[in-house]
Amino acid sequence: MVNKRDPEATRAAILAAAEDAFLEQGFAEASTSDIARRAGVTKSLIHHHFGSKQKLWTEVKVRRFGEYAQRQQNMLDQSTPTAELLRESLELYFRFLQKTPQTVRLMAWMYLEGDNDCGDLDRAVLKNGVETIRAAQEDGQLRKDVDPRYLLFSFLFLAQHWFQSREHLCRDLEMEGPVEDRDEEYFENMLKIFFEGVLPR
Amino acid sequence: MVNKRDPEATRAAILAAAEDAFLEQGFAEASTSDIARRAGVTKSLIHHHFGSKQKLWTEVKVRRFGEYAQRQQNMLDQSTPTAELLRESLELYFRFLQKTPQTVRLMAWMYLEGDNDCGDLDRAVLKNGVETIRAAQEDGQLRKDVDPRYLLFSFLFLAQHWFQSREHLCRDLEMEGPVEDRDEEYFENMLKIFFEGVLPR
DNA sequence: GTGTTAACTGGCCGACCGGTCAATTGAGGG
DNA sequence: CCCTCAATTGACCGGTCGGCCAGTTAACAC
Repeated sequence: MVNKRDPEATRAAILAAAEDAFLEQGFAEASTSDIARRAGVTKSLIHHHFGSKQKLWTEVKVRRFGEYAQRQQNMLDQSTPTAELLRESLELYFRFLQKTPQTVRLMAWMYLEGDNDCGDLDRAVLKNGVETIRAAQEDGQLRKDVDPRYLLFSFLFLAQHWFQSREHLCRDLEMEGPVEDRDEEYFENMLKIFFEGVLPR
Repeated sequence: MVNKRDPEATRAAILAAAEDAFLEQGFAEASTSDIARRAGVTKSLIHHHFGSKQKLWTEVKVRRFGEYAQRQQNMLDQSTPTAELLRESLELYFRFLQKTPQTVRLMAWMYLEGDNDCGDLDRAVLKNGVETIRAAQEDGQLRKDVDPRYLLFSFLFLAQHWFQSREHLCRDLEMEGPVEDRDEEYFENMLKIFFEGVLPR
């Protein structure tokens, strides 16, 4: 038998509802009343557990973004500096964004808000990534005349922005069929370009 | 001598103020009172000229996005299908986003809103771009084993997402100095990757 | 001059917002 | 058992929002 009172579960329910609402509608448009309704609790409970709407949003961001950074970390951990493992890391990253579209929305919101609450969470991961790439370059696995930082960025942008634009672009170009198929096609073509470029070899 | 009443100028003032407010704060957070204040008119005038806050936002989007599509069109018009001219088109696109960060913000808002008001505005331009690339491929200027649509996408993503993430990424990696220098560095490195790939040749 | 029309104003409305507060309730320790 | 304290509730607050409306004013056609 469960307790009639379970503050942990309540917090979790509020957080889940808040994540849904915030990522769907953004901070401004989401209302605490709506979040309370979704979570099946009263509005006052939100303030009791989290203090304010702003603190709740920060909590949501830190959690989600922390998970994102964690995934990135795992991705890099298992990647010794070879081109093949870079490919696998890229795939891991792509699949993660594919499975959790909330992540892409979160980062778009953070961009528009000029957010800096989560700035530090992925710093170490990024630096780690740069060093891995640098090692692969020195090992002759990757060309040495590109800055490893910008190489990493291109890598991230190609994966991330697809999920941000695919709906609009595929609609405009009348590319029909299930989204998953579009994802696969893009991924394959993007890999070719990223590794080998668009010029003929 | 100017008229005391100039509805055209009033409309323009409201539109300009609305664009600033909406792109800064988003649809929900921006208020009609604030827009009226910025434009130096009364709130009622906004409803008189545009009907509702929502219609005003749509008007702003259509205008901005239309200009964006126009720029894209110009970019492609002067680009006969050679690799060198593709490079110049990419630079034109990059410079345009660099000069008008509002464009990047607008597209982020549209993504988050699931916007479809502007869906058709750039359709022709996109198709045009795809055909240009296809022609370059058949001419042997670009490799033929990548889908021209996804090639175009990669092109767009690499330019666009930089302006969406550069602040966060450069802060995390402690890349200091003027933003313009970072833009140049990224642009050069990104070009290398896009054309030649990250693998050694 | 006069009438018509549209630009423009200020005041107002109901709805909803985030947040507060006093009161109630249940769980757990002594 | 009761005492304590946190979890929880619902009523309520001041403030802002988008939108409306009645009235005023300037331009213009005749």
